[in-house]
Amino acid sequence: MSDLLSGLNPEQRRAAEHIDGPLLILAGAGSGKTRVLTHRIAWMLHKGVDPRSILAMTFTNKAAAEMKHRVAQLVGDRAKRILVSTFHSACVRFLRQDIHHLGYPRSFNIYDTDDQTRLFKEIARDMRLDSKQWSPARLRSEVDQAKNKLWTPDDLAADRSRDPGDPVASVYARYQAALVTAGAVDFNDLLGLVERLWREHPAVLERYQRRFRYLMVDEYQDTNRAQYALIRLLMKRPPGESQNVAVVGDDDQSIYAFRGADIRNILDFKKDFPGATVVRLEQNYRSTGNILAAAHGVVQHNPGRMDKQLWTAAGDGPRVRVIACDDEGAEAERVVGELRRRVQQGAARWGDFAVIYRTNAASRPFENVLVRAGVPHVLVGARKFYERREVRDLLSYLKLVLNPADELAWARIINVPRRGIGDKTVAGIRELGQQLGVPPLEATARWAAAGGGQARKAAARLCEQLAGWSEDAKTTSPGELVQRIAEQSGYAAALREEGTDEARSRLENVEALCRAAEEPFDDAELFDDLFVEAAAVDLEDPLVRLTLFLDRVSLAGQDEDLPDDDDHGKVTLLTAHLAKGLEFPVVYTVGMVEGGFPHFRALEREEDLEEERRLVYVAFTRAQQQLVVTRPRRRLFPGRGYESAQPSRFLGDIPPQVAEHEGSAFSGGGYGGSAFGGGGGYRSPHDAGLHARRAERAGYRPPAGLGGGSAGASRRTPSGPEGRAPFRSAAMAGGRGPLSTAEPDAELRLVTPEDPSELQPGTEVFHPQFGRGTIQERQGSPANMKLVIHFKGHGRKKLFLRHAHLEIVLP
DNA sequence: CACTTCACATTTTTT
DNA sequence: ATGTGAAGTG
Repeated sequence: MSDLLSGLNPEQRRAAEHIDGPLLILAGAGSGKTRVLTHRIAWMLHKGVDPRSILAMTFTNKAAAEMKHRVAQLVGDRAKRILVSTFHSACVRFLRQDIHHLGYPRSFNIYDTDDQTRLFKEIARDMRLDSKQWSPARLRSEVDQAKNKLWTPDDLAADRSRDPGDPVASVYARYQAALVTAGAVDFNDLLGLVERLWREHPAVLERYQRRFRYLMVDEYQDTNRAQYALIRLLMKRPPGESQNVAVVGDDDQSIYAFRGADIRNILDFKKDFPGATVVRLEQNYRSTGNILAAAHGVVQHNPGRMDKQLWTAAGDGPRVRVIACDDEGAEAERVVGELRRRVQQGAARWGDFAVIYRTNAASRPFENVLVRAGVPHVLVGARKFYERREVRDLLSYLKLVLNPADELAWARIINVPRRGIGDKTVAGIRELGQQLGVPPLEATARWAAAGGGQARKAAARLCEQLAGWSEDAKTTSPGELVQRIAEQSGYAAALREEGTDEARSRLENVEALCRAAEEPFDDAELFDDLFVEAAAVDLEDPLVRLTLFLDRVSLAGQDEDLPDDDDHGKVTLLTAHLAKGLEFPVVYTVGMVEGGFPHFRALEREEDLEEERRLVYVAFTRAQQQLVVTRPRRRLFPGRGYESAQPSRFLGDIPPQVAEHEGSAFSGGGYGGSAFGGGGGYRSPHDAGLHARRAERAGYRPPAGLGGGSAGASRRTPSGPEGRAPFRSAAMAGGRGPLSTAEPDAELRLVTPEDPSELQPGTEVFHPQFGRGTIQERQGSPANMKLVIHFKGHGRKKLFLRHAHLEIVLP
């Protein structure tokens, strides 16, 4: 029993032992937070707490899975009875149980960001809004921000800080009405509707309060007001009864304000839950001292912190290296070169390294170099399986089967695959539906029945099929149903007919989707148990399985991307946001320039800069043994050429005694590398843009060769008259021999294709991403040529000549 | 009226 | 690079 807590330090132990009453655990980076949480749960069970009365909320699916796993290691099967879940998944379950109290069908569909955007687009079109000023993305963002605060359209309309003519409130109202009509909820509704449910139906709330006596919230600094409200409601207790809520967080790692996280939640915890115990975990078990000093140096400038100072028993470790490179390409070459050297020396394995950047776009140069060098790597969170078009198409079929009122799902598949029902017809049917006051699917059926044209016949068939699938769904397993829909709808056939490499890969994804749909729900016991009307839920019921599958898919994030074989032996590339919670022996934080990190959108408001600082803190503290920070002296802006780049202000916050500089890290600005006038030091991107536009009008194009020999190879201007490098030996980049480890002794000489006729089947070419390949087929006119190329290790690809930066390989 | 081809803009971070 | 919007074709 006492060995449950014996491995904890005194502070950790104090946190784990505290069961009754509010508890705030301020857990610095790497301070053993998960360990404390899991041991605390184990301790609670040991003390006789019923596992079913524990609710643990996390933000990501991955964190939830991790916690479940680690609790199970400690307490075995009893862990299955604890509800460990993300806020959003938990709310879906609550709503599937109780949403009918709010007038929604229990078969509601969940709209993700993409669905939302489509809906806003429709609304903006209906309202004739200026699409420049009110882009769908902007509308979505504004409405989301309101929902994060639990604002209704009326609240938004009453907001006096908005301009008088501002349409957002009425857009919000229409949007919400459309959701209700479609029987759909968006991500924020998942939280907001549970809040409303609990607030308006005390009897329902009481049921949940009775069930969940102990609440734990991870990453509390990232909660928004809606989540905060849920916590308050669930933990509301009569005076004298203890509120058993334990929250864990680190105000220095609050990096989600942009999606509504409210740092006040953690700062005010002691006020909100009187009598709260506060425990600080300040001993860091992850990083060496110099790394912590660098991270602290940056974040300590933020006012209003709950001043924590991490310490480590691990010693100082090597100094933090700060490296300046010529440009982004050189930065990537430099970093990858180091990795290769260290791996070749046997000093490290690929999996030891992470490259962390501010924006996804910043990954590109690194990816290029890694691919060319044949280094195994993972790009985290790049493209998500469930966001692929074919997957979304088929999911829309499923959604429509479950909920025929879903008009977005309808709009998505009404003419996919092609049925000869074009935009005009679709608009007509939608109109008809509105006149009749029926959902578009119903309108389609009526329209189809009213005549005998080609399109009407196809539509009639689709309606019949959908009705059939709805029947099938009651008896057929989800995977089989997907399969059946793909076949019978003609979706699969259309892809097969296309015959391209892309279509084949889409077909594979369809198959993968079928398999994913077939996977059993791993949480069966809990599920049964959570639902109050447990008798009504049969996990063998195909309809239930289908619903659960769609829920899982709808809430799947980056971490639920399809199984990676083993990412363990690979270099990891990811954003600072995605890096939170992870750790790596060696971390390269790259692109540390003003406008990059801090991001230029965050330069104006003080609170945004504070968040950038926390983001740096998060990035730095991922490193266990060594931290390397790099920056380009100049940056390439698309269409603008190079601009000199000032070192990030955060570099100056790293205490000098823990850092060592290479490439004269602080001489930046003096480089004079700007393509336009140079020497002017840092200019705001806005100014730079003006310069560039003026220059363009004057017929000026930035010289293509600015990147210099090694770095420019994969990114030089494609094929403008000035951009054409007649000859180039990319393989000798950096003078360290061929970059491609796949073909160690291949002496490549590369030539950009001067003339499309040079590209004949059999010709060997080089592609910056896929490496070497052989042309198999030419398609299309010379002006718009498509090439089918077989790449080693990547298979057949169909590429547009003008987009693929191809080079011819000379023997 | 549907579909293809060409041009254009566009990327901060994400449950 | 990808997706949406305009013009042209069948």
